[in-house]
Amino acid sequence: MADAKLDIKAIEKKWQSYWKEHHTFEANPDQRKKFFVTFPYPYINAYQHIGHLFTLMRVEAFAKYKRLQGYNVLFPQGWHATGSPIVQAAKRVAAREPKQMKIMADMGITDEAQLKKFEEPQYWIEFFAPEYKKDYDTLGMGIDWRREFHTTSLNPRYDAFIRWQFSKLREKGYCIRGKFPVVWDPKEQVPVGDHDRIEGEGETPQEFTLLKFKLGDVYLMAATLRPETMYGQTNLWVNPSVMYRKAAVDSELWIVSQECAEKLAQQNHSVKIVGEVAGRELIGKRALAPVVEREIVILPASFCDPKKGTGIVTSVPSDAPDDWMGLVDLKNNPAELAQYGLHPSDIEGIAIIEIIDSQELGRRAAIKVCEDMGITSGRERKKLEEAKKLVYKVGFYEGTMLESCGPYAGMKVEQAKEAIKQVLLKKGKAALHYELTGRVVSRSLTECVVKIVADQWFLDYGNPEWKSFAHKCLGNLRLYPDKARQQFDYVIDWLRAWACTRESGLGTRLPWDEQWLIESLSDSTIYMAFYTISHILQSVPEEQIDDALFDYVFLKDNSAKVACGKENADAMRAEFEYWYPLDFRNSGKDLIQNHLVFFIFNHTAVFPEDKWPRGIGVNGWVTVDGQKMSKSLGNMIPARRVAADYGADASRFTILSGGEGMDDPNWDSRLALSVQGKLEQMYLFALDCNGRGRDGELAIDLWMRSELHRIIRKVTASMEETMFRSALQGIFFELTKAIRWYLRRCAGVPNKELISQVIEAQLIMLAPFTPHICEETWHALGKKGSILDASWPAYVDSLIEEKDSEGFISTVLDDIGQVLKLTKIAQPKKIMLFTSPLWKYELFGLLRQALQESHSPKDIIGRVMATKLKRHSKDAIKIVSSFIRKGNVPDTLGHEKELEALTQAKGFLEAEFSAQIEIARAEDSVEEKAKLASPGKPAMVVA
RNA sequence: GCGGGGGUGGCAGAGCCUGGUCAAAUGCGCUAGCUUGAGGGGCUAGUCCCUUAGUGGGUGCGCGCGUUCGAAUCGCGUCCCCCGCACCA
Repeated sequence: MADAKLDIKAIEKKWQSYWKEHHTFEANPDQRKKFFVTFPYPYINAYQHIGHLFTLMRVEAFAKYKRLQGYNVLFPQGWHATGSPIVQAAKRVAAREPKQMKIMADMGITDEAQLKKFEEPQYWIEFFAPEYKKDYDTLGMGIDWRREFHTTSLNPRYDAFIRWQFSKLREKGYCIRGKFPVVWDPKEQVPVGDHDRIEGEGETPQEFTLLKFKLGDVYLMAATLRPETMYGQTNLWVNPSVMYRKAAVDSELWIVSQECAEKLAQQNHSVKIVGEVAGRELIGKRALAPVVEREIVILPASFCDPKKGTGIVTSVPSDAPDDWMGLVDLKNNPAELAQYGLHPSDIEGIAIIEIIDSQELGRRAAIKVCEDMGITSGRERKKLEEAKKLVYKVGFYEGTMLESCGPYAGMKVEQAKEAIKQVLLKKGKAALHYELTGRVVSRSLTECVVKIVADQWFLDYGNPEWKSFAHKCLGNLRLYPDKARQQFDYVIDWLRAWACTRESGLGTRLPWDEQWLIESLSDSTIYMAFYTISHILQSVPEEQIDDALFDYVFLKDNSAKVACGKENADAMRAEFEYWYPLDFRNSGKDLIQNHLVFFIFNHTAVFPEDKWPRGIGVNGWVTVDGQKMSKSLGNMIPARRVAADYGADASRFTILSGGEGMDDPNWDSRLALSVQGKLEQMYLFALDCNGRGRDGELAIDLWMRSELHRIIRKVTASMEETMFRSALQGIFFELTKAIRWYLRRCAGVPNKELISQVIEAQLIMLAPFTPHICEETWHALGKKGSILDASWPAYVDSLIEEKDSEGFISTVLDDIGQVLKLTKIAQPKKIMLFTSPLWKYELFGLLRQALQESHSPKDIIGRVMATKLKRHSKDAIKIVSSFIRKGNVPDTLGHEKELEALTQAKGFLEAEFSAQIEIARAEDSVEEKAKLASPGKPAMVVA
């Protein structure tokens, strides 16, 4: 075999140019069935890393597979620039902020002149889009670049498309206006996302209900997360050492903590401090509880935190462990009570009010849990936290409101909460207030607050009608893997109105309210449709692109007056009608909860049902050599490095064999290293073996053909499910193994036609994975045209043998080897093989059947003894008992076939061991060992 | 906390739905022999423990309990890991 080293880099380049010159991946509508795939356009604010490639490669491999199956495949690609990261980064570059400078330096951008350019957001797009494109090309991605585009108003054509989309959404009533609590940086005056925080990732606004307790001419405001427990209130808690504020809030006088007053001001209230009230002065007074209209006493509690809520808490001892312990503590502390002129009897006199039946926790869940957990004082904070969680969990999800709760009696707590809250608000007896679940500090080092944005635009994903369309769409599309379906359904149900506009960043302005920019997840939901026309649209003057044009093209609205000329418009409509709907879109599983579900929702809103998406794939997060990829570990692998270090084909191979389904795929650099050699080996083998061999047909040829078809069948099924790892397993490893065995069995002289078929099939099936080396081999074999235009191999079920006769020969081969090893016979002269005595085949058959009906030893042995096998009872019982224990009997070829197989393999075995082989039936031999033979396991004597 | 997905041999990863043929595919790594040969090459064999003329036995698929003649596979409980939980791309 020639040991010519292949120049991988040159081969890759060669075929990449070939594809480009031949416009291989430029897809146009024609008579064929089509397949349209997309990979979500990446956000281009940095070089991409290997993680992108895993998601991308699934699209790419699927595209090439479908192409080989005869589909007209469209795989376009665009770039995302919407939102604030690029703008922010540009600003930081302009400020030469050290941290940002480090990021730039890590990307190899240090040149002052170039940095200057990066101060301009647009330059990021100009710079990174081509870089991404280069990476994709270097890896041999089959993308139709004519349709490339980027987002935001920096691309007026896309901008027009998004404006059209939003006009449609608004027409349908899905784009609505409302208020919205956001995490807000009061210094920078911007909303602060998770990634813009120094502290407090994951903290979110939490909704408190502020209950208004009338006390003279003012309202004492108590904050609660559980308005449904209102009927169980027995007292109020204030912190005696806190100086509360009397504030004019809107048109009322409220008593709240100083901190609360400040927050209220941020949340659309007019707040004016008009006085102070010391906590201790309030104690002992009575205030009128809203709606229940009952006067309750105000008691001291140190756990009232002025930073949380209003600093005043309403007490529900039946269902709040803190409150219960607060009462217990007070009772045990007459001295403290005395300070406020109270007596322990005042506390004793407080009657617990049962309001919720918490199933196993009873009607006084808080008290029961405190007792169960042995909590004796309010100081046991940790235990109390736990108790609180437990009480809430059981009470909220399993509890029912009791008769004490008036109109809510019998209602599920889950429902009562919302109902009671609404009534309180409607009657003006409560207000809503938002507070962060924890401290959040923005990058500008400012502590963040909750702000209510008033004129916010939303996409109304909570709309039940819209939800039902989304469910319908989901129900009719294919998911790869289907496991993800539950998650999708869940998200569709759970999604509420989504704030779809922003005040700053890059993007498209809302057509009817231009102060707002459409945010990045909302301008990327139906853009796949834009790919179908983008290359044509490029030649249409901007001013001729309007809603009418899109109505004409996408909605077949013939009454729409198109400005750009009918010919162009019709061409675009034809493209859209041909390519849409989208057949496969793949992304990381993290995008299920937003992007992918938005994608479904928006399609159902804008397009008719026959244009709704047909397939969605999701995959996991990449690990590198088993470790999670992260900046801190320093194991982020830039996309471009893999192609450079390992070669495009080896990288693609490694990526797709890294994992499948929703599991996290792994990048195994050792595998990447070893793949290149294997691919070269395959190339050399193909050249060496193609057309080599004999004409006549041997038994082993049937086996090889069977294996080939079996593997094609398996691989095809895997490819259909985007199970690329399994497919690769079959195409590369299993088939290669079969070929090796085949060549070994036929002494290196295969059937000419068959071996060529095998080589060709393997090459074609491998082409979606490693297209460069496959093209190279394809052409070296003298084939014409791109391998990507070849046909995916077909399989014929009838050619696939059910029983693997070669498994038997390979067992025999192994066994002989074992015996030789154990006996330390290096070079045997003669090897005698004996097929099993016939009665054992009979016994096996009988046993197999008997075991299907019974597992009772007595029964089975009885059955055996009832036949003429009784003659062999001594040996038979041994065999029978061993198989009863194992539970089943191996399915063997049968005596005739075994003997035939051995006879046919005689020459092979002789060659393998350079020894004389004799084959006989056990019955015909006097050798003691011959008797040991059993079905599937011939006995042997070596000498 | 809520929803989803997982925990298999040195590593990666099949198997689990449809219980037995599973000491558990395949690959990587490692070991040995062969290619008559030096450095990402190929082929063959081995790679849980003990034992052995190809065998037999033990341990074993996060942990515990259970169902069953029989469980990596089914049920219950428990621990752990990953993803998402929103205005962030």
